[in-house]
Amino acid sequence: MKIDPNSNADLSAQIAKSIRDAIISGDLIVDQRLPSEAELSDQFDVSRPTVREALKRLAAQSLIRTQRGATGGAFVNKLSFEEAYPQQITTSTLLLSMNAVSFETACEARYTLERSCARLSALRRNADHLATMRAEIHRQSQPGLTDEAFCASDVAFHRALVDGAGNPVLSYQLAGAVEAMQPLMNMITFSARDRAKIIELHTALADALEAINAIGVDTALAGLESYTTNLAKSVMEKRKNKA
Amino acid sequence: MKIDPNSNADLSAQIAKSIRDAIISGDLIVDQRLPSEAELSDQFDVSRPTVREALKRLAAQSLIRTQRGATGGAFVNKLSFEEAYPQQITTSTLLLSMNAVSFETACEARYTLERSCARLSALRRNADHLATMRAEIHRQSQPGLTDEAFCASDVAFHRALVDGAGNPVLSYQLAGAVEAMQPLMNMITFSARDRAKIIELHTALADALEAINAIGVDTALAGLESYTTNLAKSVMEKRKNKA
DNA sequence: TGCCATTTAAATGCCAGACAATTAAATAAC
DNA sequence: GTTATTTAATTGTCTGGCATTTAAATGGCA
Repeated sequence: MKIDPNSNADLSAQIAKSIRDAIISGDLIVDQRLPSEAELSDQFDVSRPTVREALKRLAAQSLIRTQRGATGGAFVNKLSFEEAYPQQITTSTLLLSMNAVSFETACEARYTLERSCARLSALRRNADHLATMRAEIHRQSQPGLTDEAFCASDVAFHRALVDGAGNPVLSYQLAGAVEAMQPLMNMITFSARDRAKIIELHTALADALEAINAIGVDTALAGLESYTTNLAKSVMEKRKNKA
Repeated sequence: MKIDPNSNADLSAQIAKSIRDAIISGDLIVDQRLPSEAELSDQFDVSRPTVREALKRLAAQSLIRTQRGATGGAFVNKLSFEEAYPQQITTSTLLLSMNAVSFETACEARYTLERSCARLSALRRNADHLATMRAEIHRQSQPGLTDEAFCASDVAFHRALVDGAGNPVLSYQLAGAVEAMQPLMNMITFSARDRAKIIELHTALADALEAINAIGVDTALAGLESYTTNLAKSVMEKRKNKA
């Protein structure tokens, strides 16, 4: 392997890309051990610190893991959905906060994606999914609940709905959209009245899901979306008037 | 800032996490300059190489960018959708290839998500989106087209459909699902007859979109999904019999 | 004063060499 | 044969240094 020292990219970035490409193309397979840092620095004709910087880049993307010791080294990591979730959520959260995405746009995306799972979830959800949703509804109706806890429960409720579709790819994609919304949702503090309305809609949703009524689920989600959007609009309006 | 040297995590990982958290929480804002590597190594009480490894981790996630020279340094990067796309696609691709996700599961997720955009796209698509889709259909009907080029055109066609919804968050989420499918789609080589059928469905889709007919778009997408799934099934069957 | 060339300083990029810590395998002791 | 010890390989970290890049400060000149 050779690296172009005249490129304007960092050596460590080039090396990381080279190894990343090898992983994507299948030249390096899961659990395969990469050459040691010393060997890599020989192969790429760079120093060990530079190789290490490249490896850290890959580790940051969960593409490799490292082990110390005699039989240690860097190994191609099997990227699991569980591992990918937090990264997906972090990225989505930062995208929303850094790009001044309007609440409406984010909300629309979230509910559009979620409604797309409704049909599948109505068909496939099992007792566990329903139980989780009922439990979260119950939690949401507790009086002393903080806004943060209410929102967290809301996320858990919707995650159960999405997971009910029984498609890990869908769950993964939705996780970013749903969880990344939470900071935005936290900006809207819910009054007891609002909470009651949301719980009502959640209950309708769970009922429809239990009855394998895809249209009912869709209707409930549409109701949630319009309610949330309007709520946000009025909160923004009030803040504007105050200022 | 202080780091626990007794933690089992790498120092560079801890430092990266510390800075990442500061970015996520808003303590560090976009375009803000981080302390120099020398200053950071003082603050965290570690050596410069260790700080550098931490910064490379953050750079790999596009959270920072670095500049050389007198006024250089590491700056908090404004994560753009354009920048996030390729990472999202890479991650999705690896997730599919490393977790033995069945073609059916991936296909279902892809079309489920895509159909969720159909309604919005029918309402909001502009002339550009339609023109792109028509152009891609035309390209797909060219005789000498390789399978790879056909699939790439397919991706471009569907991207235009999704972008038609005019919601960047949706487009971002869908990019992973649609593009990550391409390697799997490439495994199904299309005969001329299959291509004709796909082009027919694409045309129906574009027609429905032009007519602001959301139901028609949904029907066409459902048709595409079942056709693709059946095609994959028969291809797999043939391969099995051969072996 | 105003403009251009030069110097300087600050910062990242990269390297060499070393030592510490960890881990599994080889070896030795019993 | 089992346990304790040694050894070797590997990553983790540090020190110190030099190269390169870049903007600002400086100086020369008209």
